[in-house]
Amino acid sequence: MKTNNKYLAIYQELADLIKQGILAPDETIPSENELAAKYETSRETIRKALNLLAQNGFIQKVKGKGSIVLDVTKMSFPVSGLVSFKELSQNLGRSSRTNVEKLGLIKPDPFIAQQLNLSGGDEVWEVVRSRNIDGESIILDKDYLNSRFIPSLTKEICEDSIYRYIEEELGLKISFAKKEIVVEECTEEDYAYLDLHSFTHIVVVKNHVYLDDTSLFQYTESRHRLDKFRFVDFARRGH
Amino acid sequence: MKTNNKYLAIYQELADLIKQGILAPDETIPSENELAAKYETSRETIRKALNLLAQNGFIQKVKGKGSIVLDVTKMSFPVSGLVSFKELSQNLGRSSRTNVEKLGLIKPDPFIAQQLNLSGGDEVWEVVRSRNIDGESIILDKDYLNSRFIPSLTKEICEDSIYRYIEEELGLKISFAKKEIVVEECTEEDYAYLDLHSFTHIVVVKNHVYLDDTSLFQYTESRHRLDKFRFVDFARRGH
DNA sequence: CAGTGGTCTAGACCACGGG
DNA sequence: CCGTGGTCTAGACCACTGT
Repeated sequence: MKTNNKYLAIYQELADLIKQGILAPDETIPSENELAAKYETSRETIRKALNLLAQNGFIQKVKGKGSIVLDVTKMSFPVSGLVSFKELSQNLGRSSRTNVEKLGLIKPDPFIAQQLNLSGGDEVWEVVRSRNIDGESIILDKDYLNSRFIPSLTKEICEDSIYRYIEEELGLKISFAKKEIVVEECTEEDYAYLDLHSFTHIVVVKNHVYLDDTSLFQYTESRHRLDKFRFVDFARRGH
Repeated sequence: MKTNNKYLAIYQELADLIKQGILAPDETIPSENELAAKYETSRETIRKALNLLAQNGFIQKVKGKGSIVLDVTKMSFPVSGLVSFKELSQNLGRSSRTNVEKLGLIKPDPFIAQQLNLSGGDEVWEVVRSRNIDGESIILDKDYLNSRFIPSLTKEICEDSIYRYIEEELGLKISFAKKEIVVEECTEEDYAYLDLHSFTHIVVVKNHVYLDDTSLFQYTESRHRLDKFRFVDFARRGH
């Protein structure tokens, strides 16, 4: 990443210290004034970094006391946030393989057109991939991408990481997503591509993904076998 | 809420304008300088309010352009965040009823003791409640509360809202939670208290809930019938 | 009391977008 | 070019915690 930003660099450094256990749970990190002196910066800049740490569950700030390190070992971040399968499996180091089952430019059916807010005859990339982990196909990812933003797409890109291609090759900035998790009955497609055993239902994570300028470019369904699904999140109360 | 805070008051005011549609999706809100003038405050204070709006999915800030209002109609009411069932059902206005199936002070079994980090002979409040919505029992909430923090608990409190009691009567500050969503096989208890039809599995939302000072005071399992479960979230990429 | 984090200020410089 | 948001600063006052 770019280290133009002091507060991001400080955030990363402290986050790494916590992940490595050098700053241990229940300890307090140095005070904001001490950190400001150490990093030769202003207190507000330190506070930006600490607020990021608090948002992401690394620390808890307590008025009058200090900032306490939280136990982050349990979290190992799965489907939370906005992360591609490639990035996920890398973080976990599990042996995984991706099979591209379908890839093509299609005229979207009414459901997909609605999900992507398409009006005219815009075409859409349809990508269907199965994810094989430890020898079993347990996730089916169905992606629909607006061709206005993604002009071309190859099997190689889909086997690697579509997000990497979009961000690094096309220079687009993926910014946010509206995510929905529900359970549905398995479809013929699920039975065809996944090792479903006797399961009759499947967890579906639906994502509407937006770029920096608020344009909607992707609708995704990530379909997980019931017994292999896990979602972890850190939530703060209030505002 | 207390309106001691300028930036929180400004956040609330703008969030309300967006929820009411007075600031409509795809429009830009006034610039930071304009808002600073209007509210007679500094730009940094305005930025705090706008950053909160961005975090919570109300706006998207675009450098060089302005802050664009996002469509928030789809989002309303998540199981996201840290919200009690009472608060949730109020926001949705569905007819709902709570049945207290169990309530008592118990010696925790090893699993619960471990979830709550209990060492000695600390006792724990066990509360089991079923949630009836539109005539069907579809959610089973199992709560375990450390009696060190919650000395007493009554059926009336459990029928209303435990969180309301803890925050308003006891004056404790519920601060954050680690949340996990998985799917499990139904237990005898699920069959006993819920209208499960032919479902064999159930969505379980497990929460470890912490107070302001990072003390763990509650472990909760919220068990949802597959077809009635829905989780919505707003996620930003990166950091 | 001294030290902590929480809020707020008035100003500065930068990178970006659009006319 | 000007206006936008992004970063950073140095200082102030407050509320809260501990001793």
